[in-house]
Amino acid sequence: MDKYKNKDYTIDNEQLARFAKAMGHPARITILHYLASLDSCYFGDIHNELPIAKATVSQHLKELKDAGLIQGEIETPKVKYCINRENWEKAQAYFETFFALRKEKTSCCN
Amino acid sequence: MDKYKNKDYTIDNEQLARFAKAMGHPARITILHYLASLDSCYFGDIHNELPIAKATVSQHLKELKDAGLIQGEIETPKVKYCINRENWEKAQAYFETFFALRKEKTSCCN
DNA sequence: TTTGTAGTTCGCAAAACTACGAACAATAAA
DNA sequence: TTTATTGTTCGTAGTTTTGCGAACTACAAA
Repeated sequence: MDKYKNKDYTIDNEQLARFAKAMGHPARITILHYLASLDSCYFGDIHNELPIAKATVSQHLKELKDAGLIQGEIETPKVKYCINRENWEKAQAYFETFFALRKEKTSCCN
Repeated sequence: MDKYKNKDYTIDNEQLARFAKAMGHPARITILHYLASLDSCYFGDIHNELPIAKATVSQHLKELKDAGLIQGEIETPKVKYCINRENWEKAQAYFETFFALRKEKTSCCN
């Protein structure tokens, strides 16, 4: 039955949710904050900023990489992580557009 | 032992992560998008926009309410939901500040 | 060859998330 | 009083997330 016909989420909503989800953990926000503001960005430096085990840090980094927000590059014996500028700006634009929606509007409740 | 001493997440990072997490599902983005752009905002209208059961919609609404992004008010026999303007603007400011961090910066990788 | 450094991956456990149908509550209408 | 409408809550199931230590990989140095 066509209970849910024609009600798929839009690509944009899916993409924004994906970015938001990646940002939905304080460790990952801390990582992004760190990478966005500093030039030093080796795994060890990141691990040092966080109250969690390196295995867990590695997992969070993987999620951020999967979401496209960061990228990693091997510099034996270290790994250098950085903001993925292109997708960072894409995410920024998504959030900006999203919040702008509400601008200059009198909501039904407040 | 003081393995993780002095490395707690900051309040701001926790709060931003909380907002982001609440936005980390396409259904919840769709709900917020809908509430932010329209004046009609009864539960039934929202449910109608989504490809999921009403029980699930109710749960998503609860999460958005818990994160402070929306508010509900009973208008028997319906329930009217709306953006919580104060926290919406707070969230917007958080994201804006966060992304601005990266502005005019040459990252270590790109 | 053994040792050390820097990270990743594996295997596991606990908790949280997502989703549903059924049952329920509260009011209004017949 | 019975029935209908509008949502919420409950109970359950399956999946995903978060976290850890241990094991592993890759390379360099001793």
